[in-house]
Amino acid sequence: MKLNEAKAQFISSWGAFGTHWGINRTMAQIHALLLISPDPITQDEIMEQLSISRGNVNMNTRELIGWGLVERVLIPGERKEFFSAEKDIWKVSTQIIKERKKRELDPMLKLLAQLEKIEGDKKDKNVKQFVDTVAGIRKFGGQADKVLDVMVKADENWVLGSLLKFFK
Amino acid sequence: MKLNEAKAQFISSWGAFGTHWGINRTMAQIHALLLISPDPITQDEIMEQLSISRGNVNMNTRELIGWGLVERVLIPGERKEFFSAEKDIWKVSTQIIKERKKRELDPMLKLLAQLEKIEGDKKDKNVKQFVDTVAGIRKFGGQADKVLDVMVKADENWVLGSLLKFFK
DNA sequence: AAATATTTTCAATAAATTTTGAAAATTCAA
DNA sequence: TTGAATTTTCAAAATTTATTGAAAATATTT
Repeated sequence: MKLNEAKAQFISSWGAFGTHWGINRTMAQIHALLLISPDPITQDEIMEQLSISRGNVNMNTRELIGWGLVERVLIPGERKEFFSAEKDIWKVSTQIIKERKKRELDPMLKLLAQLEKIEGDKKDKNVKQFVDTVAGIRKFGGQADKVLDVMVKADENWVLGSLLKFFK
Repeated sequence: MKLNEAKAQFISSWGAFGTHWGINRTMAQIHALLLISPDPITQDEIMEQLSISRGNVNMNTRELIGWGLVERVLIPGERKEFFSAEKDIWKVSTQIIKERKKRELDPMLKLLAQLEKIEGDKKDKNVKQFVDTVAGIRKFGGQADKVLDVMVKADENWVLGSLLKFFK
């Protein structure tokens, strides 16, 4: 297989993969393209390589920057802006985990805490099942929250860092 | 807060939550409804509670069954079919992990293994970055795969099971 | 076997999401 | 300050995905 064919396949399947994770196809494809580009590239290059419009590139690169996965790079002497992606997959993963935790898990746990305080007869099986389910999810979510925190903070902690290096 | 209000909130936000995880809104809502229903319920009850069509209920319950999260229950003397969801959140999670691993992670790792075998000059920085990126993702994914396997198999293994019980 | 209840299918429709592209805003150089 | 290059915005269009509902299929009862 030649590089160009392999690139196309990688970008395409990374895009499809992204859609299963609540990320839109194009955003994932731009990310893929940046991941395999040795040097920073411009909006125009992204447009050309992926055959998408300028507006589309602009919105999705901004979104990727918001996720902390991509950064703008200013190259001295160049008028255009360049984009570059974090290449260390461990960092990419912890960054995604951190963001999703903040955007999804934390608000969900907050809501569940509210819902658990429902008024009603605990002997009513409907009330009981509701409270049990909510409590169960909350407890589980709380644990997941802690585990993810450990992962995210691993790089800032020497002991954990050394431990987790086995997995890198 | 009253039970009905809390139920509505739970179902609604569980649905929204699901969309971030590649699950469609209605499927997640049906799942939520079943999670808080003490007894198995029929298609008609789901239709009524969520105000959705029969066809929609039918397709999404089938999908939930395919994910191993819901089962058909036959109640003696009843003509209609009833549906019931697994309530143990640990089991629900491992089941979802198992399915997603099978549907997404495994095929991705397989593809990456292919892409790593690209032909080309390793001194070309484009080739090098491509191979490095693919190898990095593959290595990371392989580790994730192992970790997830451990989680999924925990219930079948006494030592691990006891260990993980702390998290339940 | 016929009548009835229930479930399933799927083409048509509706809704949600993504993408475009051109105008507006911004940045930079002369 | 002007003009050219570049980026950003966002309403409209295109695309994708989800939902409906009625007809077909299946299952159950009499």
